[in-house]
Amino acid sequence: FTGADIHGRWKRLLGENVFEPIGFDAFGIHSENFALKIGVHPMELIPRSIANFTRQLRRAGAMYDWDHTVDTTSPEYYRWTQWLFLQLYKAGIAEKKEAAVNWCPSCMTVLANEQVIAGACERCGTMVEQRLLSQWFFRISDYAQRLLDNLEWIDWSETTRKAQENWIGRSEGAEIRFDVADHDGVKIPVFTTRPDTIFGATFLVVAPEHPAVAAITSPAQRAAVDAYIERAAGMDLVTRKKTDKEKTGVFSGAYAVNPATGRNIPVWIADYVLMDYGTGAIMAVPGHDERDFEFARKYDLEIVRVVAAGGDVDVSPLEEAFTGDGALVNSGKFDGMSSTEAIRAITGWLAESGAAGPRVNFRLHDWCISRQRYWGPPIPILYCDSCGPVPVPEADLPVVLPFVESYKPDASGVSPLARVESWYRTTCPQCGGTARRETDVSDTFLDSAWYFLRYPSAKRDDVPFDPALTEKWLPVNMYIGGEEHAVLHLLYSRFVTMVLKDLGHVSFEEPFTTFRKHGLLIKDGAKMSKSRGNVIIPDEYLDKWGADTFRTYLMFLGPYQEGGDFRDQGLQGPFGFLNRLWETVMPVGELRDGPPDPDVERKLHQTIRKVTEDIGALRYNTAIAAMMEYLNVVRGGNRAAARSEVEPLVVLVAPFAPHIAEELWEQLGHGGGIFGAPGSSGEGNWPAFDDEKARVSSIEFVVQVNGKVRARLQVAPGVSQEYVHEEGLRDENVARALEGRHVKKVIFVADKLLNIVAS
RNA sequence: GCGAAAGUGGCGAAACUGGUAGACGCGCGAGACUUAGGAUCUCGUGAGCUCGCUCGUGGGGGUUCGAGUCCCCCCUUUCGCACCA
Repeated sequence: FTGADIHGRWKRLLGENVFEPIGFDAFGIHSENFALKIGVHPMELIPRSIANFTRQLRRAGAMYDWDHTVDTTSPEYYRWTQWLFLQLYKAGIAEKKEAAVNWCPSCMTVLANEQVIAGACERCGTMVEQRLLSQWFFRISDYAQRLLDNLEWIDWSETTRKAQENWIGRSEGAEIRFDVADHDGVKIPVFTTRPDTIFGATFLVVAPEHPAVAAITSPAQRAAVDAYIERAAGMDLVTRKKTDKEKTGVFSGAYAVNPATGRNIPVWIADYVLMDYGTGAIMAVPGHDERDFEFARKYDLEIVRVVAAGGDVDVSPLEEAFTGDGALVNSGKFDGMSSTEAIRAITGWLAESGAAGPRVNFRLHDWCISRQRYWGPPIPILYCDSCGPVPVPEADLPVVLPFVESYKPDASGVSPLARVESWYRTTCPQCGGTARRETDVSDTFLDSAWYFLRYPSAKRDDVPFDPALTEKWLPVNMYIGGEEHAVLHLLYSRFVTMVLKDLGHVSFEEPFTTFRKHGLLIKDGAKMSKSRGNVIIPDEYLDKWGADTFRTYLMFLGPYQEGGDFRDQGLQGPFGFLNRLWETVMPVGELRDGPPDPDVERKLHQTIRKVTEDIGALRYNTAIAAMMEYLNVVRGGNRAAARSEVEPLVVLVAPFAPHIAEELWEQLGHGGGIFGAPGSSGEGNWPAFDDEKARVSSIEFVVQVNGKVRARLQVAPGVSQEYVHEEGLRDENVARALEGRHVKKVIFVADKLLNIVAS
């Protein structure tokens, strides 16, 4: 957070009114698991942790607005998280559905797809299984195209935008509907990005969970199919999704009609086709898809080439799948057409008979927000015996999470709250009959998907966010966060903001106009993380070096946006720098009055320019290096420093080392504080630079012979080619290098170099 | 496999659109002040040698008067995703 604070403090010094809030999002599996591990109830543990974090953040000298903090675990906050759920519910964006979900057998809860890392639970690393549960989902996939489109114009780190783009996973293609032979009315739609290869579709593959399976399976194949499905269902998602696993499948006994060729092709069932992507069924084109090829080889299915590689009309049998583009062959009237042309032409042709249509598919799945755990905001829904699901009236919010002594989850698949009858038994607000509360809580990512809206209105208990305050402060101008939020938090926040815009609650649809990621700290050759245990304890460093040195070092150790290597020894540099700064300015009485020394003044303006540009671009490490250089110039030579030389430096250093800067500022006789009064906007203390004064009177000019440096000349800027050429030839090294050669060419780069090309 | 980023001294790292490689700092060496120094200050510090040059930015090619920077091929590392049809 130090880098964000430096940016905020800098803006304040520029005279801007800066709102820099901080808050605590302590709901969720992570906190709950930790509470279970150390045996302290989260309701006791979380306030303790928040108090400790607050103490550390204050010590580190961040200028947060402590009057506007949020704590997502407090009823005053989650009341509005529940309100948000109700808005989505009323808009039809929240819906309950039965679905195969990712189940972590260790955490005993459902995980969003985004929380499953390579098949394992993001939190505990346990392999995730699939389970069929009734869950609340947000229809984020309805927003996929907008979430993708806006990435074009929001000012975000490129890598983060790319990550979101990949996660949304748009792919363009066609939906082709296959009739099943001898099963009137049964159609199997497939999604494909390669409709041009339809003539090569020699079989169909459907996922084991595909709804058509039961209807089309032939009596003869029934037993084999049932066995296969049972095996697939029992398999955990990891094993199932392993790409290097040998493909397995079973013939359904049914045939589909290829709408292009009119031929009957077998329908197979295989678990390499996933129910949750596309339509859960594919047309297999073994000639031009590696997975289909492998499958066809194994089960001895027909492989037809329909795309010729290269320019030749190649109809040779395939030894491996050819997945590139080429000219169509064995494709009737489309022979000779290029793949790209054929995609449009064939889709159009099939559309005439109603067998196909263009389709865009997204990888993004709906967001499952139900968690069968204790430590989260209860989902504000009641189930009435006669009315069915009923939203809790907004006036009755919050639905307070009760204190439960034993909140440990079990394998039942229901929340620990389902064990608290006194809590979940209630009456229906519509009919007064008996009702039961929803006993699942919501995903922590929902808490953090709207917290930025809450900050300005944190003191308001009548609205989730005040329209005027929201209009004044949002969207967030500068959001700095870790790359770990690239798809989860950032995508959900964008989605929630879009929904709120559509529902008329806010006027903007992107919450963070600028996002910059910060890098990770490396310690002892690995990234610093709690799980590795190679974290540092800030208190120890604050004790030993002080907040100013600690902050400055963190920004100096490497490029902010890439992170860097945290080494204890490295603190010495910034420590020495700040000490020398202190000694140069103090005692103030010995400072010289009057204008800066001309050489120092030039360096000063160069430094102000560099530091200003660097901080704006988050290049903190080079900004600090520039200040060090300047201080070395001020201290160089046998002369007392002038007040006019050091005073601007005190301001430049202030975002990094606010305590020393504030103290020196006061010692220099200024009142009111270096950063100005909080909330004020107007003239800041940041020094202005003068390009004229930064201009150098003499530069080092390089004379090369055949690209090698032979002489360096001190010249005035704007020097002519003739002059440096003449002076260069006078240099003995240049003369020696040119001996016995004749000059072919001379390259002149103004104020930089002269290259004499000779052979 | 796909996507993203990166490989520069003993170390952390600089180098804007191709134009003096190694700024700044750590560490190290020498010296000063010191009873002492893990304090402070000054100077030095990429490698090699015949002391003027030669070689040096993961490896190999190329473009160019000139390449850390651009192009092609390869190697390595990190991160994200992964049977996405």
